[in-house]
Amino acid sequence: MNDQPLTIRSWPRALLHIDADAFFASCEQAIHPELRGKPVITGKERGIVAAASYEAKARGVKRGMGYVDVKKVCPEAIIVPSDYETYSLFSVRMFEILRRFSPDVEEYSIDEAFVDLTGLRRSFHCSYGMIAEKIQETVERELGITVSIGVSLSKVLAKAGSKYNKPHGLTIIPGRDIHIYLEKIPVEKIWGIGPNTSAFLNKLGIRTALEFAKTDEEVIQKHLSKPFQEIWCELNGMSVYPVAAESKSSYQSISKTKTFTPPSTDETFVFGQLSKNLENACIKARRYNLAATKLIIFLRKKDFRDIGIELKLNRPTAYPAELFEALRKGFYQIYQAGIPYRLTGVVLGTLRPENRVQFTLFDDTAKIEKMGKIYHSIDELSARFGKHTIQHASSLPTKMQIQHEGKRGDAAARKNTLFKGENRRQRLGMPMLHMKV
DNA sequence: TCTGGGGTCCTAGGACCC
DNA sequence: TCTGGGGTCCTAGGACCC
Repeated sequence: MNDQPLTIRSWPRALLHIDADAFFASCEQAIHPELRGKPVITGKERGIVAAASYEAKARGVKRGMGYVDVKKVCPEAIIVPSDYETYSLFSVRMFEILRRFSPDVEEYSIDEAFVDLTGLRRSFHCSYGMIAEKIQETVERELGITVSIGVSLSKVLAKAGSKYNKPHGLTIIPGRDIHIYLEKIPVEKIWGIGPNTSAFLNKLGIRTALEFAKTDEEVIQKHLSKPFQEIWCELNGMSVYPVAAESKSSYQSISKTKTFTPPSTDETFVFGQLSKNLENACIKARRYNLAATKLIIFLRKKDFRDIGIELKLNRPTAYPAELFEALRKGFYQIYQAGIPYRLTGVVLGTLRPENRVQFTLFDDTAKIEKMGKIYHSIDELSARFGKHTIQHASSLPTKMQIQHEGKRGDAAARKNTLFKGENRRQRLGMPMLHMKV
């Protein structure tokens, strides 16, 4: 049981949630005036809709839609590739604007933030609602995109507010009016309540956010786990989630996955994908100066069921060369010949700062230092000449696969030409470096 | 949203220890 | 050897989010 009471923060608080409207598409329209007022879609490179402008949404374009369907409902749609660097710049500028109003800004995602306004009425000589209006006006004027804002006593209520009226909405939910808003919101629309919990709540006869908030605390505590007890508090105006202003610069885990269609039974190809995942995850880990103590690898079958294995590492590391042996062994523990897989994934877990990594008595320190230097050089080369200038040989099959697109059945021929003279062990386990360029 | 990629946190249950 | 109580650590898996 859960005998620890939840901590309610001193209240009432004034928390703001800001959410950019159709963010990616809006950024495109802000930079390219000729796109304004038109149905704009981003995500060209992936073949499915990443974001759609409100003009496109009005014509029935939805996230994740394929372009064949897009053209059906909206033939005049303008489809552009996603430009994450530009969107990140807009994001940074939005957060900078928010910090002019309050130092307590939580960068929740690329297009969302929470701001703690508590106590700022004095310095701005106006109500919280008017501060929110100024924020909205400033972002829209300086960035040329529209945003929706919610202000209330807790993060969950503020988030419900920003969603309540979109786009370009501003919804203030004072304590005395909470019930008016919650009555109109289905419980599954509340932040943190997913399909599973809403199905369960429906069985208890709870359908709206208000019915959930009005449910006796004992009932909530008896049936639901901590995260949902917290949401219950927040919906009742009691703030339990603080605005986390420290910019997060680290990770608990780093994962890389790759889906391939159609699913493949080709062992070399599947392992190659996995190997590439590992390299990419390690690159990211090194960029943040992190080292993993745990390596999880998993494969997803055709039917979307996952099979995986977790491996403990002798020494925290972010060097693929040190991990390939484990990767290969783990792979053969979960891989079954003849079964088609549609995805491979690796997770580097229990990350710790690289400078805190300790050597044990048994480590070959000279070797490890040398490896560190090699990877340092690789990272520098990649920075100058592009990602994957240098790759491990075992990651290469994924490239071959791409070149051989269209004659995927020709695995035997591919092996013969590309891996002539190598045996399977070498192909899969070889920790040698291979220059691509 | 029958399924893309990257994350976080919580809980139950087993192993092990005193 | 058995019994009882209690703590800690780890793992697997669930649930949710953007």
